[in-house]
Amino acid sequence: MEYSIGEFSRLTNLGIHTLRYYEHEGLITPGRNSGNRRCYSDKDLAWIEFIKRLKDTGMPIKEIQHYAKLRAAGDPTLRERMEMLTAHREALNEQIRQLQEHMTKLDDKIAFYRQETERTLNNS
Amino acid sequence: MEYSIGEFSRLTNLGIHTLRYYEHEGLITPGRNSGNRRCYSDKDLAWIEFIKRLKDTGMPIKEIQHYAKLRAAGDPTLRERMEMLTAHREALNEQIRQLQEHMTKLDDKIAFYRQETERTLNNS
DNA sequence: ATACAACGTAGAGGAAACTCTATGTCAAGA
DNA sequence: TCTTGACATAGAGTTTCCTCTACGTTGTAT
Repeated sequence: MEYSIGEFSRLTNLGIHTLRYYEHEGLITPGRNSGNRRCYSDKDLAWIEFIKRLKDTGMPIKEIQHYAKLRAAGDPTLRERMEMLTAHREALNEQIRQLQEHMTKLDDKIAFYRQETERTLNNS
Repeated sequence: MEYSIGEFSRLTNLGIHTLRYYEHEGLITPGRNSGNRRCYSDKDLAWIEFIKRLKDTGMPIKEIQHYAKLRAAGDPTLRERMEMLTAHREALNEQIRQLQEHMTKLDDKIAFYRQETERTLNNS
């Protein structure tokens, strides 16, 4: 299947402007039809979902841009791409670890607040 | 103990400019000494560490600002603050859950890459 | 007394990631 | 044929969160 930018925007939940911005930044390169209109493929769909995953895990656009360039260069860059992904995996792991630590501290704080709330109730 | 902005900056790892910005936004209100210089207390230190925790878990400055206002209003706002924290706790929980999901998908991708790398090695 | 670093305020500048505006083209339905 | 709506480009504007500049003041070591 092929999609116009409008259809693709709905499929991906990524405003038309954002899609054009991503293209401008070299993250995605949809085909063009006779009238110079963008036509996105199912492969583009899978790719943009992956881009979203990288973004949602904190990878900046610049780095995704680099990854996209490697991807466009094909098989010879497989190793480097895998290295990027494993490095990112480690960063993500650390990110989750830290958030879990924050979570326990936040729970401590909430427990403290619960005590305080009771105390002020007793005083009133 | 009391600290000048320079000392406090070193203690918190938060550039002088950032500290003044936080003050401007009402996140923190250090005392002033005779010469109108800021003097931060150990309480300010604990508070700024908590602010950092909220920030690092994705709470925007505006919301921290609101929390800070409630905090400044004292005991009558205990309940509302606790509600904010429990809501934030839930958001954080969801955030961690999603990151873990991203992690497994990323692992799948990496496994796929490992296969591909082997395939291209065999072909060369 | 004077130099000098650290401080003060007000406001400009910057990076990241969009988001929108202006203006023009083109294909299809009334 | 005419209008309408989705598309095109180029570039300006927005938001968030800092970060820096300009310029004046103050406290302390020499």
